[in-house]
Amino acid sequence: MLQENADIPGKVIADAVNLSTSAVERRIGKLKQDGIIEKIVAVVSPKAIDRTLSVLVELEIQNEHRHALEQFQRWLDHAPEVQSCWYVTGDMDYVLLVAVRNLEEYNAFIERLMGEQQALVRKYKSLIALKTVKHGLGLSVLE
Amino acid sequence: MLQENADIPGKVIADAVNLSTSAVERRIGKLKQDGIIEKIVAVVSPKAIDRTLSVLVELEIQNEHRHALEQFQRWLDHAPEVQSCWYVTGDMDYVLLVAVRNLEEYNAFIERLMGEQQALVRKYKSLIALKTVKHGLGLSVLE
DNA sequence: ATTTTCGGCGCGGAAAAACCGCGCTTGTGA
DNA sequence: TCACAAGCGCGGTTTTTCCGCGCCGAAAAT
Repeated sequence: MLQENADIPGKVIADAVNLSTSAVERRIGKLKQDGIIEKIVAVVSPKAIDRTLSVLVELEIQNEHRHALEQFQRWLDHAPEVQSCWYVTGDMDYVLLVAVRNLEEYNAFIERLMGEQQALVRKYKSLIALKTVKHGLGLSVLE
Repeated sequence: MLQENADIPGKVIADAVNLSTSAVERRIGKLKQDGIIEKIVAVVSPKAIDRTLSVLVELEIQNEHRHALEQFQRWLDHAPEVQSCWYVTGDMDYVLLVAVRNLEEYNAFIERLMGEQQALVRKYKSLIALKTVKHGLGLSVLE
């Protein structure tokens, strides 16, 4: 329930699962303490702040520069457009999930990337999201 | 601040931004009401519940079955392994982000997909995440 | 140039929620 | 059979949120 909405009083959950409020609160506290619940965060609407363009970017890295990956990953970490990033198997090396306002802003991002990291990136491919069918980090907790 | 941690009292934010608690609470209330803050959610740790294997799956759809995409998307929506899904430009049609326990479970997912949606999916490519460099839905709110 | 209006502030009291100690039940292992 | 530990519900206490009030300042109206 908290993965969908963590903004409800314990009482609501308590009623839903037939437990006392204090039992629910104790359990939630334990989940946080044990690190099952990593954090509680606000999800901001991409539409509301005009970041409706999502692009998946596949990057191929110059083999000669494999040593500089740490620095590259720090760069990505500080790039505000980058929501997620994976180092993956396959023809390409990295996949980035980028959220921007429009194609112009996306282009600016790519130019910044290719400018500041030109030695590292051999080539890239843009997979523009025509539709975001599902968007989340929710994990099924069952089984 | 709330995108990083929404589990703090208004007082803390108030002190950080030099505003009264009530002003902060009013502003947060407005952000929720206006839909800027879409929701507050608990983020559960993939490690803690053993879902450490992330895979990006690229799917190519049979052109003859383009009409059944709605039904396909509903299937994805209900698949607990699928965290996110985009319909994208390029050689492939869909990209899925899948979180599972291990390769065995990933294989089970793929077999379920190819079994139940075999008419739709022409082929797929698995990009296994060797490392998740960055993981989130956070949006920079600046500018 | 003065007045009105309106949005947003801080303050403080009321309502709601979270926290915590207590005694009790239940299931487990010696 | 008994001791123990985990976990429950029940209050009371503390913390947090909610909300009405009066006030201030900027912009619009006179």
